[in-house]
Amino acid sequence: MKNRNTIQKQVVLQYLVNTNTHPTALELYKMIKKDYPNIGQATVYRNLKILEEQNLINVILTKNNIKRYDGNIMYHTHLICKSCGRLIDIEDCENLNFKALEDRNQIKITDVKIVYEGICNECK
Amino acid sequence: MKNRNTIQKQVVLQYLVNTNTHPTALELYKMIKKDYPNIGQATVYRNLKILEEQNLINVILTKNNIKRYDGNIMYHTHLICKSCGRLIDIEDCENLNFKALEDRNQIKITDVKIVYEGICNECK
DNA sequence: TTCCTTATTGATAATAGTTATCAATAAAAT
DNA sequence: ATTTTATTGATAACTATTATCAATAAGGAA
Repeated sequence: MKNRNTIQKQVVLQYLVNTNTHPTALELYKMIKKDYPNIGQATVYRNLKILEEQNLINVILTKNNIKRYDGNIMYHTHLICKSCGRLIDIEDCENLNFKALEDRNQIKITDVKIVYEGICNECK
Repeated sequence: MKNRNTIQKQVVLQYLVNTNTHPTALELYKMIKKDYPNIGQATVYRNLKILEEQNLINVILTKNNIKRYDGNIMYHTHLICKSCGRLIDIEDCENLNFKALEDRNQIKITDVKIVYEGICNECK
């Protein structure tokens, strides 16, 4: 009976998948609020947390301790632009060699987050 | 006259360089407090922020929105162990090809943070 | 050294992102 | 239709970090 399929949960996921701006929880709440005025802020935070735990969405951590969310769970990396502050998707050129890292460090790797810092194509 | 060389600033950097546990600001404050009982919590937070801006220390962002600090500014990556929760240094096998990424995405890269998630060698 | 300017400190209040609480609601099994 | 209980929405609480400000001390000038 756990993990009920509420419309709120569906909406949070749907709105996140249909944007590429990597919104914060509050930004996403405001977007949804326009179409679903009754939705609560805590509900958005709660469902983002749940969706993340279920690996249905991605989280990117930023320096000001604000989480940004990404509905695209295909592996990719991000750039934080020091000029405009936006968080932007990067087209990767190669994948990391997990196997070599695991052997060398005697660890098990299940995931990796890569965030570049620099200047985006629009600001350059 | 800006950026005065206070003993508090020296101590914060020194204590951070001399540990490999990637402490939080609060943890570092408690460590320092034992030897310097008069130091203020805000002073530690403040100097960590300044030292980071001067690229004299590194910051690693964690999922619970707590910053962890690293006195080692040589390029290296980290693993967050899902079992013990510790943040551990990784011995890298190869470097990323910044040039290829910059050309492909029409961006300028100045820095990169890589955080692996998995199981550390002690927990494995 | 001594004086002077002002950046920095330490204590505390304020801020802000996120989580916990809880009565009301609604999903889904019976 | 009824029952159970996970989830919602409103709000309070929590917590990492930053801002405020009088007191202090770093570092330059005399």
